[in-house]
Amino acid sequence: MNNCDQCVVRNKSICAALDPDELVAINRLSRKVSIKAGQALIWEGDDSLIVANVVEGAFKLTSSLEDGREQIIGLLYPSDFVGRPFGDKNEYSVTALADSKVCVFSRSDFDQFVREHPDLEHKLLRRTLIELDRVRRSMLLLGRKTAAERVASFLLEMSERLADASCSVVGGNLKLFALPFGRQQVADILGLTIETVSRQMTQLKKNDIIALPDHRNVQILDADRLRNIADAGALSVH
Amino acid sequence: MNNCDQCVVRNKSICAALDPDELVAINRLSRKVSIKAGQALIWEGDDSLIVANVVEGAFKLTSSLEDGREQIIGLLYPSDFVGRPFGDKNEYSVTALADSKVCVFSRSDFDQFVREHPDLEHKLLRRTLIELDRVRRSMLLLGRKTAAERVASFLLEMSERLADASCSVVGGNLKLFALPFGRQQVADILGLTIETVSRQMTQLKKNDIIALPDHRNVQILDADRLRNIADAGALSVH
DNA sequence: CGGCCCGTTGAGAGGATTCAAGAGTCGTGG
DNA sequence: CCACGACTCTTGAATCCTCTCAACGGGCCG
Repeated sequence: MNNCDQCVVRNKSICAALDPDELVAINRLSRKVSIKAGQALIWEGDDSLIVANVVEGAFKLTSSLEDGREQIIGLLYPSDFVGRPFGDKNEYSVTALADSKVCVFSRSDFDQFVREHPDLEHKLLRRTLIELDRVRRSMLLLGRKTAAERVASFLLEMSERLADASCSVVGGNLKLFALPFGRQQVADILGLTIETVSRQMTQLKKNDIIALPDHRNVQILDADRLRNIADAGALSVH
Repeated sequence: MNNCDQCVVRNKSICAALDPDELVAINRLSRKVSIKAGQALIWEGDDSLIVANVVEGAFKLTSSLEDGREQIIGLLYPSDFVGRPFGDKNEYSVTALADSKVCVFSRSDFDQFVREHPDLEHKLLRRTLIELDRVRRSMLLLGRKTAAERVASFLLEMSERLADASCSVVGGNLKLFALPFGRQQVADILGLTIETVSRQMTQLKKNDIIALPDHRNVQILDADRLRNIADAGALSVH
């Protein structure tokens, strides 16, 4: 049991569809759970017994092969919805990237509650459609883009997703942001090896397209050229 | 305007959620449209003005780069739903692979109708969730699998999807099926070139894992070994 | 200071692509 | 029914890109 009134993602999660009465009802179905960095919330192949809202932290959604090759197929941040409603298997693992908190429901409870609350189901549908668009976009990246294009696309997407405070330091468009994870995970997102990611980043740095104050921070110096590379790979060095 | 009663996908499409009265109502919103093979129904980047149900034929869903590289991000068959409800842009193209028929709605009409019919919205949600699972599975394929693994995975998936009549000819597990498209499109699905697909198919044939009566038909001779290759790539010859 | 983790860099190998040519298939028309 | 052309698929050789393996560098913490 929980207190939705004070929930930090109250207005951004799918729960925003609910009025106070309904909130009390769903309150009774949920419990807040803390997950340490590196710990899994859901395992690939397991029965789908729970769903959840991310309250705090970050998660990766992964699918892997027996020999250890891993592909990150999604990232989850506060207010995102986790799990597979209306299905009996989880086709992927969900693992905390940082110490996190989630608001957990039993899947059967949740499924039933959703069916009784069309507005909630509508929110869920919208989110699912957005996620589907996002995932499909990454199919083009994984299937057809070169390493240089993948890294450039990734940096642009991250800079947009993290487009909040810290930006526009000096004159104007100098976007600075901190990657919430290391090179290996970037590689797992882009379907590359860690070495290739590293080489591509260095390349971009050498061409003054980005700056790397440290390993986690990235500053986009020339967004136009970066966009050029992302969409065609044509790096026109003087 | 249309006649849903006689619709061949009446019971398999999302319309199955509707009772006779509702069917009359949605009837008024739809019109049946014929599309010739190769013709596009929706263009990548266009405003999302229509959605539809596939009634007959087949479609590919594609995303591409300016230089012509193309990735197939989905396939649609009769009873499948097409288009992007509750969003203003189509992020991909939809093109007929064969002469086809679709039942088209204006997106705004459809959006509104769906919101008024929770059962329909529920069907749509379920479909979207299933599609999301499918697309995520292919992210692992595109990001991490080798050419051999991709082709093997593809053949297994197609054999399951087309697992109907014609099967089990002789003793037992000899699955025979016809690919509904040519090598180039297989390549566009798997994120490979046509030559690589061809070479991998030949390789499988040489190892007596599949037979290729002609270019469109495939017969799986040794499903176990094919599954082995699909998941690990370890091809144990002789 | 030294070990550990993570990221970078280098050299070499391997796999997929590219470019080019040849083989097979299909439909058309003589 | 066969011949022809167009198109698709296959095969080959060379190139290119990414991966693999290995060593090095740098920051962080004990």
